[in-house]
Amino acid sequence: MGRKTTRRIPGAESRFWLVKSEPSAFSIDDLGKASGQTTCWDGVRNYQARNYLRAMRVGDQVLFYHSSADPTAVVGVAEVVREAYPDPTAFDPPHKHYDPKSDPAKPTWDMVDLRLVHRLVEPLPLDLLRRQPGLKHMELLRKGSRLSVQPVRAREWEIISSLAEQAGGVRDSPSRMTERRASSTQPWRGRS
DNA sequence: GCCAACGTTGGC
DNA sequence: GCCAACGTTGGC
Repeated sequence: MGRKTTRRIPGAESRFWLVKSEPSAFSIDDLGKASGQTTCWDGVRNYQARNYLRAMRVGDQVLFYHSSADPTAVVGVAEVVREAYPDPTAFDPPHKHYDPKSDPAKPTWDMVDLRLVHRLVEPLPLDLLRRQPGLKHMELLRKGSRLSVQPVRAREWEIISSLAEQAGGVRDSPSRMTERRASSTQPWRGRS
């Protein structure tokens, strides 16, 4: 039994995600300052994380998490504005994330484009998340977890949304406010 | 800075 | 295919 050809990636159908970034390398404020408040999410060199990048769809909502920070915390929300395409840094020898084994004709590593949706007024630190019973199965909170791109369950997204509201809500970026006002949806409430 | 947990590499 | 060695991640 068990053909391997179409092995399913658990969580790949998720419409909610979390990405980690060390703020010393790229912070949510860097994203806020980026052109169009959009960045390509390059440099992912882990197969599981890459598979999740490939499962992302335009409009998917993404928690932005600061790792190796003080405190480590969820600091905002971004959204997918372009689906997976080859990561050029893998073919750039001087680049830190150069991968000589990746064939340009059949790229191993992909990236997506993410745009800032909003920052949280108060970041949600890891220890606060750990105290939520409904979040105990989150990949982020699993002991030893190092995945830098991971799916988030709809229920977990809701819990984190309420925590964010309780903690002071969100800080919209000026360039997005008109667009937001014109829309009847509230992205931070989730889209389900 | 420490170190546990993890993913990858390569010898066999 | 096994597994020890190694490099990296990331919380503390």
